[in-house]
Amino acid sequence: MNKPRTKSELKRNQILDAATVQFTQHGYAATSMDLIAKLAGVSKQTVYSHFGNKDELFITAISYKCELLGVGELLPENLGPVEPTLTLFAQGFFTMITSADSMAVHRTCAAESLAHPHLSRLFFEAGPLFVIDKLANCLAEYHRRGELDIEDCRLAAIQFLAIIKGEQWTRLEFNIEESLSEQ
Amino acid sequence: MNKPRTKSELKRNQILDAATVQFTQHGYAATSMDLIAKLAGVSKQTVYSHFGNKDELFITAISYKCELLGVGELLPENLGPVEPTLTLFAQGFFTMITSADSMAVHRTCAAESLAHPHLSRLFFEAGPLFVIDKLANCLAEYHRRGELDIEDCRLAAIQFLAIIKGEQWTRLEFNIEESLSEQ
DNA sequence: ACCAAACTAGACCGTACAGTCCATTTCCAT
DNA sequence: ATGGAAATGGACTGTACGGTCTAGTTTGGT
Repeated sequence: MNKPRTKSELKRNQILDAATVQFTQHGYAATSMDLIAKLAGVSKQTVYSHFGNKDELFITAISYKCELLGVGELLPENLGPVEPTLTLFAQGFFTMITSADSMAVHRTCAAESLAHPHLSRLFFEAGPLFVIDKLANCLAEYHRRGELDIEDCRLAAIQFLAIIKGEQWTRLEFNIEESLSEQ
Repeated sequence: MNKPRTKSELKRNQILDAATVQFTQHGYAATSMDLIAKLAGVSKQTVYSHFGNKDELFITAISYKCELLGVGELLPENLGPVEPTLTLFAQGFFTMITSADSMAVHRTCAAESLAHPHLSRLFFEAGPLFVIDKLANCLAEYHRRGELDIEDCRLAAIQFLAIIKGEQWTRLEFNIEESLSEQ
């Protein structure tokens, strides 16, 4: 969270926080502006003066959350030896995509992909696509070094990520299990 | 669709059809009972006399759709040679999970997994879990025959399916692309 | 100290929704 | 043909929502 300099920005952040929680938890349609205002400890009018309407607030809130969930630091700049690096990445990636926050945003974006295609595209590019590209570049680097022998790095990256996700992620998507432990 | 013997059963099916389309297309909250009644060409009262309330109709409609999407026939009873059998299965599986209907149901169930855990579990068991088990059994059979060497058939099945799904499915989930062609 | 901008509480509007009620008509099995 | 069950449509209730309006209060820069 950035520095809320003025009191107005503070209110704005409160609204954004409350909205993010509600939208990701209950979806777009089931979330009311009255509730957001109440949870943010703010009058409804203030909500509307910061964000013109429900749609705008929704998009801003989800985009904001997508930023927070950013997966930039999952792979180091200077790549070390292949196996431990990829193992560590796999663990980090799995932990991140199975986090409650990540799951909630994913669900919401998927559910609204028809009504808010712009938003779901945003999520897709900041999430899955971003990671695929990053990993593909990483694999290409290893290939250049001669440490891995891969013809299609992008395809390899996709398959690697798909395997990490595996079944557990789907279980969580459907709220079947609470938590996980082993590898 | 079974035989709608009496006129009453016919009405019931009309309602179910309309409800399925609306719920999968627009989600639970954004679908109104009035609209379902209108689209089914039926009075609202009739809807309520067939299905007590919105929740019941929702669950019945989605369950019904899950049945229709059933993936029972993807693998033959008598397994042929390994490679063509699995290739054919992979094609069929991919076609099925990327169908508009399947995507829509998946999205809806995932979105409602918090509000309707029973329903999402139902989908999970009738869909992903069912396919995993079936494929795992199939792989085990090949293993027994000595045609494949797999230690953990279940894990292998999960990874195989994950790879087939790949990135394209996620693109569709977020409504990024319209259709596909190649293999 | 002043003033404009921001915030507040709450009333308010129009709409839409889930669900009920009822009087009338249609269906179907006997 | 008849009687009971099912279907009809439309009016109705109560609630909730998105969004606006207003009149008064607080805030923050100068």
